[in-house]
Amino acid sequence: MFTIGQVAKEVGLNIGAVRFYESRGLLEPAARDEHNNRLYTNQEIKWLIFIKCLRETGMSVQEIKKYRNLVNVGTSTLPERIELIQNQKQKLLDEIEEKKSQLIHLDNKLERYFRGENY
Amino acid sequence: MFTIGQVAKEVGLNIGAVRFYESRGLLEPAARDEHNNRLYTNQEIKWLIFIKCLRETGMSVQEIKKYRNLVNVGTSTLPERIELIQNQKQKLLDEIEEKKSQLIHLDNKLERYFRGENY
DNA sequence: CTTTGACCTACACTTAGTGTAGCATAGTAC
DNA sequence: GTACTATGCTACACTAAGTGTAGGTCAAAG
Repeated sequence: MFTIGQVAKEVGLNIGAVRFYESRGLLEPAARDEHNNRLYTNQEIKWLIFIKCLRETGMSVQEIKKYRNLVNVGTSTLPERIELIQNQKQKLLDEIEEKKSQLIHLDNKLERYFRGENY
Repeated sequence: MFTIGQVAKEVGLNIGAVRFYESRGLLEPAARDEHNNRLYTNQEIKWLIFIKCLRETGMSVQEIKKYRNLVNVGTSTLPERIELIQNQKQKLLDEIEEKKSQLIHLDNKLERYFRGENY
């Protein structure tokens, strides 16, 4: 069993973030030792790494919570999980396109301002 | 002179957003009519459109405030304004790269989970 | 015996607005 | 004259995903 400090360091998260994920239901309420300090198993560390991975793709905490609930139900929910992932992928693709068009904004529209106008 | 509702509609912003920009110093405190309602000139509408444009490129309100301050100082600050814009452009480029690598996260790392592991 | 380090809870703060409550005012319909 | 609707005002609460801080507990180390 590991303390929250060890877990946070291992996973690469802020201690506060780990507690935050617990408060949002992404993690089960942690077991506690005799001093009320949180204790984590290897299993929970793995799940936390997975959460971090999903967060790094930009998936919201709420979506990850949904994902977590599906995992809890069992393998029958695999199609729905795949859908969540695919949605996230589409969201990323959309965001990339948006950023690219913002870039064109900067390259065109703003340079027009620089050449002819006041701002 | 135009009311805040007209301006918001014209520019394509929420009325609250216009007031918010004023509260953050992006806009000078608006002139008021005899009922304390805000009044805007064509000039101010143009500036607001420009603000919107910068916001659409993802520039923060704080950065736009800096930009505004530079405009107020005069044309001597053109190099600094160009620097702000270039910084913003670089930030966008970085974000696009980040999103792309998040996409690879989804395509590789997560599909590995789907094939072999539990989540 | 006291200090250091790790943990606890609860709360405030951040961004860029949006939404709401409670108010005033003006124009229109009856 | 009055009711309704639209528009505006201020001030406040709320959002996401944490981070940072205050104030407290506990054990080990010097």
